[in-house]
Amino acid sequence: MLTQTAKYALQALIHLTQQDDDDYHQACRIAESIKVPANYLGKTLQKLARARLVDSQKGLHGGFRSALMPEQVRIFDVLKAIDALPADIDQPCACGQGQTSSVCRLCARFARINELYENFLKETTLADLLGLPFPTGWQGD
Amino acid sequence: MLTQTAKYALQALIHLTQQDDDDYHQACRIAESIKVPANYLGKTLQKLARARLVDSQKGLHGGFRSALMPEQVRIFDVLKAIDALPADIDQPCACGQGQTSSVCRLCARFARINELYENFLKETTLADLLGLPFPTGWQGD
DNA sequence: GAGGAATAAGATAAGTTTGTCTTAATCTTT
DNA sequence: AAAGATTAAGACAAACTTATCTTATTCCTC
Repeated sequence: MLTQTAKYALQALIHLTQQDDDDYHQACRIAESIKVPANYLGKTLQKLARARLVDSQKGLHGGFRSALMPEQVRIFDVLKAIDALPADIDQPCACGQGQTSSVCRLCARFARINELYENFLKETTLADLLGLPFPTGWQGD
Repeated sequence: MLTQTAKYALQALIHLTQQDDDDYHQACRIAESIKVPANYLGKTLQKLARARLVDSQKGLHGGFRSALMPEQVRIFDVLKAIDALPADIDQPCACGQGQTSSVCRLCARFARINELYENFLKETTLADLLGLPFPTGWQGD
């Protein structure tokens, strides 16, 4: 269900969320911690930075840090940021025949499970993945 | 959720199931009907034949025909036959870290939706996709 | 048994995803 | 302002999926 890149991104975000300091963390150190290819993770973190899911900082003591509260980051947003949303999500017809789900028997049947999956992606946040309590003083949004 | 090849395979099977004769149908004709690449569909049909989901017949008046009742063919079996089962299905851990779902926070959360998807693949048959009534005289299995 | 018609099978190619490497740009520290 | 450290960016490469093409192989018909 998840591409390799999506798994890297989610794991990196989980790792960053678990850091309780506000420091920037080097891409290669993060990669080492979660055991994924360092250079490739760098590119993935860039995409997350462009989507404002993480802050990036060049230069000495630079790196990446999470930009948002974990309960603000939906899995859906992460996948969107790295262009890894399943093609069937938000598409008229999964079978590629240019039909709509209501017309295509195949897609009509798949629509229900697709909807379940999309809801899962939109309702689950990094905080859910972590099982973290809300930070002290956090009021929700 | 479905690979391109999986969509081709399902559509071809649906097409074959809809033929009410017992004749063999040429791969290129089927491809034409469902508008997919002819040569590639041929290879996909071969895989389905190896898995005994369709019968194949060489020579004049040869081709492919469905080998089973539509309610005997689970989507799961089709995907398995063409090697298109999502990697996460039946895997210990979706994140590729060699952990198990119970240990990995990411996978623990994905386990539920993965299970829903797998059940869908195992419970849905070609007959469901077609909405066909059971054939006359059919008693179930 | 010969010829025609179709699949079977394998080589090849194109496209996408994943991964690596090198160079440029930028920031901090001194 | 210079030096060092680090991300940013793009070229490049490997692997996998998708697609095409060519050549067997097999079967039916005559």
